[in-house]
Amino acid sequence: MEPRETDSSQLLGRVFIWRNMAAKHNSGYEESNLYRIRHSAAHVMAEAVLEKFPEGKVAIGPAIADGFYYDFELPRALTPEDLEEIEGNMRRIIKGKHAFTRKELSADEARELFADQPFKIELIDGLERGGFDEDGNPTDEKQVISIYQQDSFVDLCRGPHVSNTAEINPDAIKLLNVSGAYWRGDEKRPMLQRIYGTAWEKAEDLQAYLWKLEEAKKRDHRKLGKELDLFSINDEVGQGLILWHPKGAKIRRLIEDYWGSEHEKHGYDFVYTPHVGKSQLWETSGHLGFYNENMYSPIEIEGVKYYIKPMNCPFHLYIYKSSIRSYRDLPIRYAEEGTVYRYERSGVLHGLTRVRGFTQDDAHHFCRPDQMPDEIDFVVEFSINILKAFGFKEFQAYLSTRPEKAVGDPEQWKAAEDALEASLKRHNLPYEIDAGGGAFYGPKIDFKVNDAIGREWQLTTVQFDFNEPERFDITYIAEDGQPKRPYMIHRALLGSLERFFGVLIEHYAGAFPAWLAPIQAEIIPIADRHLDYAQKIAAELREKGLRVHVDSRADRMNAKIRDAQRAKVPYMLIIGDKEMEAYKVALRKRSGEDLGAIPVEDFVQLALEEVAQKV
RNA sequence: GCCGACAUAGCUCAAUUGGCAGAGCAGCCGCCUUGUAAGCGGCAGGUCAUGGGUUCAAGUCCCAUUGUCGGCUCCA
Repeated sequence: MEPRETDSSQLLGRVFIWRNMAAKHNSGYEESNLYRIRHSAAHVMAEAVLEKFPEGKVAIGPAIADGFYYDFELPRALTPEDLEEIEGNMRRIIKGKHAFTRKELSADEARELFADQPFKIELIDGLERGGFDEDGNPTDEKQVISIYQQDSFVDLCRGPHVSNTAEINPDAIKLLNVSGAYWRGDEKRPMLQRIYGTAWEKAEDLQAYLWKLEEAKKRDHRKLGKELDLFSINDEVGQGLILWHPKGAKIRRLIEDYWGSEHEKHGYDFVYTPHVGKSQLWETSGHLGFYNENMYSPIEIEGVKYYIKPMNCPFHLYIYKSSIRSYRDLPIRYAEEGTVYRYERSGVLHGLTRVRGFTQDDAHHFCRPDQMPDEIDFVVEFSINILKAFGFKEFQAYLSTRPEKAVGDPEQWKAAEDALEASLKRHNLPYEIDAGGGAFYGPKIDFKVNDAIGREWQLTTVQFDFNEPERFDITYIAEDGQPKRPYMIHRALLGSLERFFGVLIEHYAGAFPAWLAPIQAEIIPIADRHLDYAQKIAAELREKGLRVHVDSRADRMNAKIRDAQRAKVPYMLIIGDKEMEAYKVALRKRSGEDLGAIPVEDFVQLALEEVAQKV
């Protein structure tokens, strides 16, 4: 799949995208004034960079979600001080009130103009051949070669731009960081320096955006994971391998319990499969052919090679194949929290969201062709309902259709794509179609959820598979007594427990709702003489199914409140003489709300209610 | 993997032009017995990521390795 231009805009992580990105596709971002401002700011930045490095080579500089970037080849690596200087010079250029002027010219004229800019020459050659725009993205339209000039800077550019640099607010721009980026995204091509910046119409918008970046930093699951003692990653263990600490593991178990009971209720059968399988298995599945570079090297025992599984499907296929299936048996839904290992390049690893060992909440559906639309509908609805329980309210769907190279009958593809799309429509989900973006073996829907501060995260994936049923030759006996090929759907709903946990930490900023909180109530005795009573209350609350802890340290009440507050425990129960006498607890919520002394049974009722409501 | 930055106590961070490795929090031991976000005192805690090198002297300078972070590419 061609990378979306906007996928490269991530400043704070790899798997989420800001809401604006979706807006870009949906609501004419490219026609907006803001887009022009950002694209123009990129040109102004390039001017400022060339001022400082006249021998520098410029590559491309588009507007992206929330900002812009420009790629350069420069004689040395840029420092943060350079960025400040460049940013200052941008303001000077902006204040010079230079007009942006457009001119069309022939390829030869353009080549002459950009004679000392090899990247531009390559783009011009591409434009002349057609099929690509000046950012190297495929296009159907025949390209006109145009240039834009402001002040001393001329760039090969399709536009559009603002008419004058004065339309860029000098108080609403900021350069954010510099990083490496391959020319045309190809690792075999030169590594360029990319400067990311952001630009807005008003200074307040910039401030709001910077605040959002700060907020995202505060919610970073790697930071919170350490502070709240949820998980760790250790060099000695290995990169991308997660150690779940007791509190993180508790949350995981709660997620798994909920996940399991919902699957139980909705017609899934649970299966367990091994962590390794013989090389023959992976040859049959095609993974050794298509996926080899992502697999861990094989282990050889008694002359037989075993691979650690990167996916669970082949095992589920053999469970299906273990007996003859009737059309009456279908649909069959096998679910497993299957732990897989994939070799990911060291540079891509990221906290919990990109790891080398992870547990997919995997399932495979086998159904008759006529059941397929219902099966899709079911999966879509089931997924959305489960995600909603975790506080996600907004979803985006991405439907990826048949690529050029694909296995399976085009008619089947069409039917599957139509079923996927129809289901999205029925459920009123906003979606985009990524034409040709499907895997070679089938079309898919990915769901992205919007978290509490509006970032998009990819979790759910529902994929059709026209390949493996064929490769493993699975069948069911149809009404006419003849074997037929079932349809197969892969789906991971939370994605992986690791990634989901990471997203959940950021979504809730570590303040898990009562039903997920590892400790729901911290009991805080004021003085030692209240300890026995505190233990008694704790036992009673545990009896009722609440997760409580008694802070029996010799510290002062204030210190205990502070610690419980920082641990983001939902309820603090303060116990002193008054409470002891009346069999009460003084309830403080982590919001800071002080509900005063209430009878123990009242607290139990309140807490159990909130747990049940998953708020 | 690639480009760049970084790596000091369990955590967050100091350490001047190369000159005896420090603080707060957490931990442990005491005292205090406490009413809604840190009570007081003491003790202990370090192969300055690892391995080389330069130097009378290296946390500090140089080289390599490992890891982390920001991106690129890829993805659950």
